[in-house]
Amino acid sequence: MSDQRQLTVQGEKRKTQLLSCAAELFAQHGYAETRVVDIVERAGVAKGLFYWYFENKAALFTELVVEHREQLRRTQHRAIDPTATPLQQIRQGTEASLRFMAERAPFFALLEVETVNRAFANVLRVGTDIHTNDTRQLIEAGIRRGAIRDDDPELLALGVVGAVGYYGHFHRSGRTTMSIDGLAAFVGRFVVCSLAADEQIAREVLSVPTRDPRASAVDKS
Amino acid sequence: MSDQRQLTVQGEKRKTQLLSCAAELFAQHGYAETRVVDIVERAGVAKGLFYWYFENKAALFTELVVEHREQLRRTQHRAIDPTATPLQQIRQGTEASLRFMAERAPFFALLEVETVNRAFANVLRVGTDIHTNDTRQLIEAGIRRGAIRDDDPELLALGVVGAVGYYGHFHRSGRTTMSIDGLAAFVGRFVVCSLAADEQIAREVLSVPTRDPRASAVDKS
DNA sequence: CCCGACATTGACCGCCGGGTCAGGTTTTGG
DNA sequence: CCAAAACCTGACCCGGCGGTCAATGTCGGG
Repeated sequence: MSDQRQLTVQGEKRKTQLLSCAAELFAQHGYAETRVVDIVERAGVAKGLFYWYFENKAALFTELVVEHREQLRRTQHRAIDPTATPLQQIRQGTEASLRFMAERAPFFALLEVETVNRAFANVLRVGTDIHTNDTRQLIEAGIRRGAIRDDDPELLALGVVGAVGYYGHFHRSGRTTMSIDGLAAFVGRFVVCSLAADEQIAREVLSVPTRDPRASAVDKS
Repeated sequence: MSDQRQLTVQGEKRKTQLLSCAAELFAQHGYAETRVVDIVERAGVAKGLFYWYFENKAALFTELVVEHREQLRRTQHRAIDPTATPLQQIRQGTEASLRFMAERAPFFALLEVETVNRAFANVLRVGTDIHTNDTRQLIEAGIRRGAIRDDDPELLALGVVGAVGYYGHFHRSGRTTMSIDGLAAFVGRFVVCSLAADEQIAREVLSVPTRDPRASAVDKS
């Protein structure tokens, strides 16, 4: 496929069709597990035609990603009230993003760990499931004693596990250059703030320094 | 490879060696992009030997995952002071996990979106970068007017973006069965609580209902 | 010293899937 | 009406890679 090619109406239609067939299949089976043949078969055309519209499989995928990214951004902007306070705007954007991503769930699922290879989905999930369970129990205890705000314990637990996961990710991917100790301390504060029942409790908890386990790993094995 | 095989000391050593060579290569190039040949070459042995120790490539990967999962869990438990309050324990576990994952960064990077296919790393990242930037600006404004607690704006922004991403993920993967509207509202609360400068402000912000953009998408395009 | 289990080798197989291409049909515009 | 460009076909090519296997080496115990 050459760089600039004049598409007729029918051409545009075909291309869109291939795009959406691919999106469905990607969502269903993942990127790697979807063959070009599958895409063209679903569209009911011959394999060669695929390369009339796309450089290759990767180029098609990229087009899909870019398109969704633009849509998400438009949705966010539409949901934000420009006269509201910053915190309110963040909240609006957050909720709108969640909804948008849920509507396009199959596509966004594509961009994830567990779609990498469905075969590993279970193994990978067990890890966070355990972590979530532990955390949920702690949260329930905290709610009972009034230290943690009274919200869905399961969801709050997912928040903690999630925070660990993505701050770790951001660190690995170089999105933040902060030292790991600084980052760990920050995330500690972050989860405490998001869970604490009131600011008095948050302040109390945060006033106690946390020890680095590596420094005192002499006790119980 | 048969199910139960008696490994000699040397055998154990070889197996461990293959495991760690694989881990390095996986971390460097991703799972799919690492061939069995690469692994055995790095270990300096013949290809056939790989199948003496492992059923196949996937089995090796699974072993790696399980091993790290167990280590992580042990580390968490070691870091937690059983006499502390639940909230304090969560904080301790959170910090310990962050540190542990940072130490094994290359491995944990493996389990991620962007390792799916390095070729797409850039395309995928642009989306969250934009979102993070927008959010950081809002947060800076919020800090200036005292509505958002005075912490690193960049990191706080990553927290918001992260929350959107992983709550969306948990929803897609069926980890929570809550309706999307309920979930969106929850996450809205979650980010407000994690950012608000004090509980008074949080309460104020949360007292205003957020509109569903889909219901009023008539105004500005 | 020799048998059997563990350990190791590397050539070989077979399939799968991305990408090509020579050729045919339809549409467009001059 | 006719060329050129767009559109479409399906057989074919080919490299890569997971996995096999028969042969050989090594070592410990009886």
